[in-house]
Amino acid sequence: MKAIVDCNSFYASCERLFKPALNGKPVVVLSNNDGCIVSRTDEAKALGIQMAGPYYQNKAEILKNNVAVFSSNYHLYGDMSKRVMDTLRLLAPEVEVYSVDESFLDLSGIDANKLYDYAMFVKQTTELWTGIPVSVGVAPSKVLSKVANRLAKKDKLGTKGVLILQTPQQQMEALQKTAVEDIWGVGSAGSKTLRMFNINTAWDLRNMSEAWAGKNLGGVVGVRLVKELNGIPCIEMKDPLSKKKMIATTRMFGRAVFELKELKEAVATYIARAAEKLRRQSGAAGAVSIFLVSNNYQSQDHYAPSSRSAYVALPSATYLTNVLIAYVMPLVEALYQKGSKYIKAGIILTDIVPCAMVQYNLFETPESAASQKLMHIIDNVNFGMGTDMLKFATAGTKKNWKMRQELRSNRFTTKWDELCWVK
DNA sequence: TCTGGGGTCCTAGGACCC
DNA sequence: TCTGGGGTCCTAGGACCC
Repeated sequence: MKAIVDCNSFYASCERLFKPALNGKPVVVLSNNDGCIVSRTDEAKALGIQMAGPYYQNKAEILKNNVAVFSSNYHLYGDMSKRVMDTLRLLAPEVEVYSVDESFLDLSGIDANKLYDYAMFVKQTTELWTGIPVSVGVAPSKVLSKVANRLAKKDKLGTKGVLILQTPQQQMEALQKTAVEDIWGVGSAGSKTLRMFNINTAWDLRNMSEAWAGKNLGGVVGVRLVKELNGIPCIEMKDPLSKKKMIATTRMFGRAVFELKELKEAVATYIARAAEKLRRQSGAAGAVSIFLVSNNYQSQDHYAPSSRSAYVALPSATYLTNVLIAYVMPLVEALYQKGSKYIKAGIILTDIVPCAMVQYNLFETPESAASQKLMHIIDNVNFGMGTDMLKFATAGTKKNWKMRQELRSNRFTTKWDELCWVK
């Protein structure tokens, strides 16, 4: 059996943790640049505030109902996430961190009669140790455990936040209550197809043949989905040591950017951030892509950004920020069009290899000891003293283009000068 | 005026090989 | 009038996830 432990309204719950007065009150958290709503408590959902809805469109409703609003505070959420995952790793034999607020647990070793008690113990311990409320779904496959989790979360009173789908009867009832749109792995395209065939619930889909799914639901992906719904596990636990194959840093600007200099500053800053992530997994990138997004249309409802991108394959893979910057700056210059109004930029590191395995060519020398040491120092200082304490000059110092975060709470758990005071 | 950011996996089709 | 049969590798783009 597998379990999925999912934090309830994770970002909003983190905010509430340090402002207990908000318990029982509606809270929402915004995406970068205060653009969209990305986390809502139950009270906010009840007001009809939609997930991923633009903030400015919901502003009236938010003001009217006295909803607490926060900009995203990734220092806080990252640290709280780590605490939740560390807790789970102490409680379960095998943990796969699936996202910032969810983990799969492998429960193969747990006695079938004790699954409920065990899941409840995991839930209560996590909540006690971290203060973050979670829901637990347990079933033979990952897809079914997600079904269980969703129902546990929806009906908190009925399930007490824990639902086990063990018997065929339990599975049938749960699948009948689940619309095809709500199945993990069925998106907008898939659900449209399914509805067209008059397949409306997860139970309907479970009863389709694998051959049908293979033909109509995206080949092997569809076959796997039907199997998983039937309780036949096909999506295995992922190796916790596996590394990322791609590392991206992309951002909307806080305000439109017109100057090449500022564009280069932004891109250099993103490269520094991505290279940091790269070094954290002891990797080296063999290629970099960059893209610039402009929006030159003035008309109001004409949100039609256009994107230009470029790619450079490096002579040998590297994790040195300065080397990456040097290769990418000419690309920014080549893509830049004077007069364009830039709203976003991003860089993507690909062809990532473990840095111990970098293949140098005849004319390249391995990263010098001095450069390696420099990266080490930069990472250590920035980690200990705060992001961007040390950086390359290309990244600029003013950062007028930086994203808006007007409503960010304190980094209560990661900054000495922002700690929570208890009187 | 204002619509996020970071990933994975799969497929189709082209280029190329013998 | 007639023009093989397999493979592999790469890339772009779609779909999906949180």
